Amino acid sequence: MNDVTPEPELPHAVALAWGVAANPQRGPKRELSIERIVDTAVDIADAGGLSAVSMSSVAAALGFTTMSLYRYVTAKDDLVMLMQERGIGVPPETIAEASGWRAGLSLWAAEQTAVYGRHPWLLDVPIAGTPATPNNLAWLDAALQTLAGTPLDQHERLSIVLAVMAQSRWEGLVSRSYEEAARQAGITPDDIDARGSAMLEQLVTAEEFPAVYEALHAGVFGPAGPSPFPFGLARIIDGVEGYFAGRKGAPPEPVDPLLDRAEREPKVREAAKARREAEKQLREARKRERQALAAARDRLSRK
Amino acid sequence: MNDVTPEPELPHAVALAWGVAANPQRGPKRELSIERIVDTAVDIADAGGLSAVSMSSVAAALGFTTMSLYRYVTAKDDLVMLMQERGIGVPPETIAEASGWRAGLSLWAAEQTAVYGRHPWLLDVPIAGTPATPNNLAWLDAALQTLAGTPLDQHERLSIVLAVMAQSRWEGLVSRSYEEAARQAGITPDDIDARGSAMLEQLVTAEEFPAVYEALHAGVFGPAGPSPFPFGLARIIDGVEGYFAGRKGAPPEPVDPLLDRAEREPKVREAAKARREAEKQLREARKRERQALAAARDRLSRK
DNA sequence: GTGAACTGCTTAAGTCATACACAGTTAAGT
DNA sequence: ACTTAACTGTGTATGACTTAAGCAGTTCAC
Repeated sequence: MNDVTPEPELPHAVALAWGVAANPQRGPKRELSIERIVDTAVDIADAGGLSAVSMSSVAAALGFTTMSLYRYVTAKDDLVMLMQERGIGVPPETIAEASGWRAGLSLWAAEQTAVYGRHPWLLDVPIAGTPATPNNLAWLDAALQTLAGTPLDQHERLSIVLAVMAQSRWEGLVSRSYEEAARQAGITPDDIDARGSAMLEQLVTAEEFPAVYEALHAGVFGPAGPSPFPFGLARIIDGVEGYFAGRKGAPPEPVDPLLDRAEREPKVREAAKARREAEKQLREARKRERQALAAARDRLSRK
Repeated sequence: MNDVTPEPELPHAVALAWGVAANPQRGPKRELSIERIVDTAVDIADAGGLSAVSMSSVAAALGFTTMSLYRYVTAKDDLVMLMQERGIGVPPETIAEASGWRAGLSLWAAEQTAVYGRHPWLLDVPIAGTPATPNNLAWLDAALQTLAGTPLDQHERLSIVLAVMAQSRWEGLVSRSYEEAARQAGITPDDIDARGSAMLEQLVTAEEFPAVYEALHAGVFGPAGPSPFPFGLARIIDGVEGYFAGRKGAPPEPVDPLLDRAEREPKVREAAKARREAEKQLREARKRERQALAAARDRLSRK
């Protein structure tokens, strides 16, 4: 009977995001629109964070009553989801134009971080399952596209994209917390570094946290240091390159049942055994090196 | 005059976490304690998420009035910070005992993710500048420790640790959103995958999102796939290894001038040379293993 | 033209953090 | 021993929040 229902019923916010939500036919002409509501909500969030977005603040900014918004959105969660979709926007085409997957993926990450810089409140929007809205899918598509020419299988590609997402998000989160702290104290982010560093010096002893102590006194937490994030991303990309550079022409065979059997071949088992032996040798060499280094250091310090 | 003030004044919650907050001398005996308050708050969060933690819910669970908690905590933010400190706990010693930095760092990440599995609400605690509480510093220290034997400088080490943090956190976040969605719909996480996959199939066209389309029809978003996270982490670790394997003898410039001189000692140089030789052997063993595996696979497939 | 569907609005219920004033309790200072 | 200042847990109150329910008025389908 109800042929209207398109398919297994999309969540209302998803339907709105795709513009396929049922529009009312009868009744008075609508004075508001979802677009206007989401736009003003985004403006408020840009100015005062996600916590400044309340149904009443949005309604007031539009000159309507709070409850009128519920004629357009079933719950505040819907609004927040639509805000996220609008805030993240469309990925720039420059990503697709980048030469090579390294540059493409780096640019993707940089652009993603830049979005978090423009709309820091995006980081407060709770993650709700698979992203199923157009802009979110466009970002995902852009990221996967950069890996299109590589000999990675689809699972591996998604893994890498998720890893890079993690980095962008984390960078956005940490950067925001710095800027937030600086703004709240009325000082520059550099001063925040200096202050945090001073606080740590007060708390961190060489006995309790030796590694942090060492890093602290190397000035790592101090001001004016280089951003720690690009280095990490570069290592990911290196790791990906090394991964498929190692298997040169070898076709990417993901869930290969043959691989399983191949691993049981005598020659392969022999090679694996040799590799494990080499690993052991390396571990021991490293240990010896550490010991020699520690002994030398000790000797020098006692002089 | 006021010699009591220890230093540039720690935030109240930090002082509480270190147990150095000023204890009141006069007045009636305290019936509650910060420990009991934090413990019950953690229990509530474990059961119902961070949103279930309100000053009144905690107070009610303890059999006290809401406002009594404010005699122990200046604001709810303090309580949440202390909850985070308690929830993250102490890193297990197995991390320090792991053989080699690869294993150590992987284990650190796995343990961190496990903590997020036990206390998912930790992911909702807002990040507030440099972590300055004992347990958080202990985790940071454990991570930096794993890299102690590597030729990375302190900045690079922190970069890597931040990158790995990003991965754990992201894995925790994504996993939680799956489990949450599954619990809310009353089905298994696998069914959530199936449902999400079905929804995407309804929305993703080959024209608009070619890369997502391809991944989707390779079954990447479907149920029963392998976790995408270990692969990404492994690539980071590969990237780190490749990074300092590449700059061979180039001495890392540590803070310690003694270490610098110690590295020039003949015995240490000899050990380093042996270690490099072992690394070379391992690389070759790995290469032979890959070749043997590829050959065996080839033979099997041609049958 | 009638009725169902829809509009935006008002009121109200329930939750939340927390400021403030209160009476009772303890220890320091005299 | 007595005063006083510090501190306890409590009750009340305020302003903010989401959203359910009911309102009179408006528009389209039949």
